[in-house]
Amino acid sequence: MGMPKISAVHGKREPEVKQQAVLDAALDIFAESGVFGASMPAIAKRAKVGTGTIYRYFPSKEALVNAVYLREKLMLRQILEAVQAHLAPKVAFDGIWKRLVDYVRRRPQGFRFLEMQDHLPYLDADSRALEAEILPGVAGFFAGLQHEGVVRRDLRPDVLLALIWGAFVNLFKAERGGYLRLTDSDIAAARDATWGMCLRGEQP
Amino acid sequence: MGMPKISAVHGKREPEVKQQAVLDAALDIFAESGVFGASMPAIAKRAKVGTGTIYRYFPSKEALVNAVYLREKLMLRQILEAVQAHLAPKVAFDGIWKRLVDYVRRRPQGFRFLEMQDHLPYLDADSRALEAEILPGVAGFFAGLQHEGVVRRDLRPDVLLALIWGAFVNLFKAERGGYLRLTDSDIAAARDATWGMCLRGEQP
Amino acid sequence: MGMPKISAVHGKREPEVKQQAVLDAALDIFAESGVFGASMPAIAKRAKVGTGTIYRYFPSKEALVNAVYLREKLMLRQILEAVQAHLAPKVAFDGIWKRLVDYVRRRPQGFRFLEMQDHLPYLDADSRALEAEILPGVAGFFAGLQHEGVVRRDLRPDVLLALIWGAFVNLFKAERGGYLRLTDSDIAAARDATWGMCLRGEQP
Amino acid sequence: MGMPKISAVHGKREPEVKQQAVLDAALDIFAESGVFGASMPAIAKRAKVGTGTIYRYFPSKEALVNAVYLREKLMLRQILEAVQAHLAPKVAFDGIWKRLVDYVRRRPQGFRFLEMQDHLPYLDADSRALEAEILPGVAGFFAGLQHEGVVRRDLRPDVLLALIWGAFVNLFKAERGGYLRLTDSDIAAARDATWGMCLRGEQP
DNA sequence: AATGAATGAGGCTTCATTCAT
DNA sequence: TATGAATGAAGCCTCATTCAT
Repeated sequence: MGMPKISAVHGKREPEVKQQAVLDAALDIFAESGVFGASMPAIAKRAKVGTGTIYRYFPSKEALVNAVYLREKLMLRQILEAVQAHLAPKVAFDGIWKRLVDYVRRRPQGFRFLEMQDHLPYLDADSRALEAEILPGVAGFFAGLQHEGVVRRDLRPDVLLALIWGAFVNLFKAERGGYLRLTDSDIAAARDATWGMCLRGEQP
Repeated sequence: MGMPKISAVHGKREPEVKQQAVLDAALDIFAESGVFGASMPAIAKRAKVGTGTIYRYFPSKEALVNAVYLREKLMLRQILEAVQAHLAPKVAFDGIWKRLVDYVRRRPQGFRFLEMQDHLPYLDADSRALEAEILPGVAGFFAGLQHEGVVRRDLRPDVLLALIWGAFVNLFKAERGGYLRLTDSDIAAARDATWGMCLRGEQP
Repeated sequence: MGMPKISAVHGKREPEVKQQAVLDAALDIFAESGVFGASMPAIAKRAKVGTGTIYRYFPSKEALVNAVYLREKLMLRQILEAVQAHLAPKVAFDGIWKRLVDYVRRRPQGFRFLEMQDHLPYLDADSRALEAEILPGVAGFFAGLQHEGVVRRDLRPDVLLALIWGAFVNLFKAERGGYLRLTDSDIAAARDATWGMCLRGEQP
Repeated sequence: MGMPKISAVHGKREPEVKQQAVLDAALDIFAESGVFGASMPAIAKRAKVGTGTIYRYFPSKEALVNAVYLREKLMLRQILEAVQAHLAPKVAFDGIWKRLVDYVRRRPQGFRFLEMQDHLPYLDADSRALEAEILPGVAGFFAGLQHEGVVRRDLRPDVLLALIWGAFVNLFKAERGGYLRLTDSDIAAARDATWGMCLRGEQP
């Protein structure tokens, strides 16, 4: 008599499914109420699991925060690593920009979670390492463009990247905060203006 | 040479002294650990007062957060309101930039406190009103430059402002996070690149 | 002979057990130290639960006080509502008196809690409503006796009730305070004397 | 040059005056908010003295509560001791009753303070001793009347006294609580009914 | 002696974490 | 393995008391 599927018959979800449910619920609540404002029982309820179940997958709230953080940051890394450097510079730039905008639109909570800074006190060494690891990749793209003379050379690539990233993030943070409503053409214009930071500046 | 003794004669150290000590300590700890991570006893200890003393000056933690917030935000308003619009555009822009950099250098904790967003759940109506009141002033400066044809017109001033502000903030956030070391010439180059966002872009 | 095992099978000791333990412990400590003098940790300790457990059943100290109050006051209402008005007046009166004495003997802390007045600042609308609802019923009994000419008519029923109730309460308050030892015949005599307040007075 | 009156010129009140001011303020606030609800700074403010000044006259809040208690209880003792036993019994009873009513009307806060029970946890040995000492005096009056055959003999005097006192107190407590409005004739009728407790009961 | 600012112990409450079922 | 009731440490805040002026 075959029995390996009883648990499936009973409807028990696979462990990974529960783990994802917890991550999703945590992200939602972190984005809504902040990391400090999110209680473990509230996360459990949203994930439709018992409070104790969370601790089967994550040893502490800190670990859960870091897991959520890593998941989002890894998505960002994927996006940023996919630079198509063989294309024309502006086209490649527009490509990254578009992928980032897609991410913001598809995962608003993920973006908001990263944009809020209240997870910082929770981040462990691994998370900080990932944070530090992402930027160099993209910086290389700009370094290449500087070498080609497309991008202004008076700016180190990591500084330029900090400016671009800050501009991008704050654009959508302002939208979320209710200070802006962004149309598609606003976003396109913002993209072009941001690209303007890269160009050799002919100051009037 | 007689020092003015009035305050000494009066005895009772002026209350403002302790109040400022509390505000300073709170700012320090908020910047270090976030608003949620800062306990009132820890703030009191840093301020070298008893816990109860804080409540003589601020009726609650929320009130203290708002007081810290208003103090910093008013400094920012002063800086941003001092746009010298009669000067050549780039000179005026450089002026604001310089004043902002001075602020960041003089009050790194204040800047960090504002940049972290975990105070948002604490802000009261007054604080939100001030927040909403600051940006329009600066946006007007860019609107004027657009009118004069100096600044690109495909971007609403508030969108442009969001980009510039984000670039500026993230530049120093990256430095604080240890991702960058900024020399004066880095900062100057960043300033010029940021100005590049304002210019009509002739995309190559 | 099988004992019903349902509750044991169910495991999780019924929540009512802990809730009652908290109510009982709270009543004890309220009666001993007054409501203000009772700390939540002390109540938890007496109930042999963790402090936090109280808050699973009662959202605040105020709610706990009201729950204790309602439980006792409802017992009193049951007693007072059971007037057997069809009996001879003195027999009916003796009946209520006996039931009240039984209550005082069975639940001395409950009686003392109600007799102390320091719970008043905690009472919510529901509790006040119950308080206001109890007296009219008993007052009606005396009003009926006045109509029949059994009870003196120079006294409004609610005034008479206040006198009787005060006499009864203080009798046992004095015992609790150690000013009196009450035998059964003392209590019977007190009952008859109190009934004397109801009678037409022929003053010598 | 005479100088002993300088302090009077300066308007400084005599120490006793301040002490009385504190007692009066404390009584007011105790009666309004309960003993636990009264903070020492609030009492000081009402008394128009500095907080520290209270501690010059009373070593602690407990001591202050006891002082207030003793002052009121001593007034009550004066009233109750002034039984004019040589008069006709009912006239003597009416006399005490009237003096008590006068006290309630003249010092409503004092009466309310005593009637509220939240000072009990504060009372020290002296206060408890005074409490125990007052009643016997009045009990003697009733014992005499029993001996004369005026008052029912099936009741020990101290039990009778407990009933009378409870009736009296609750009459005015009910008024204060808003359950009753008392006219002069209500009070006279209540007095006569209470006297009815003393009479030999001929139960119908 | 008088003041009131300062103090810190202690109370109420929340919530991350544990554990019996 | 999953649950959620139970726990108690820790946070915010009050207020009796002290003490510098």
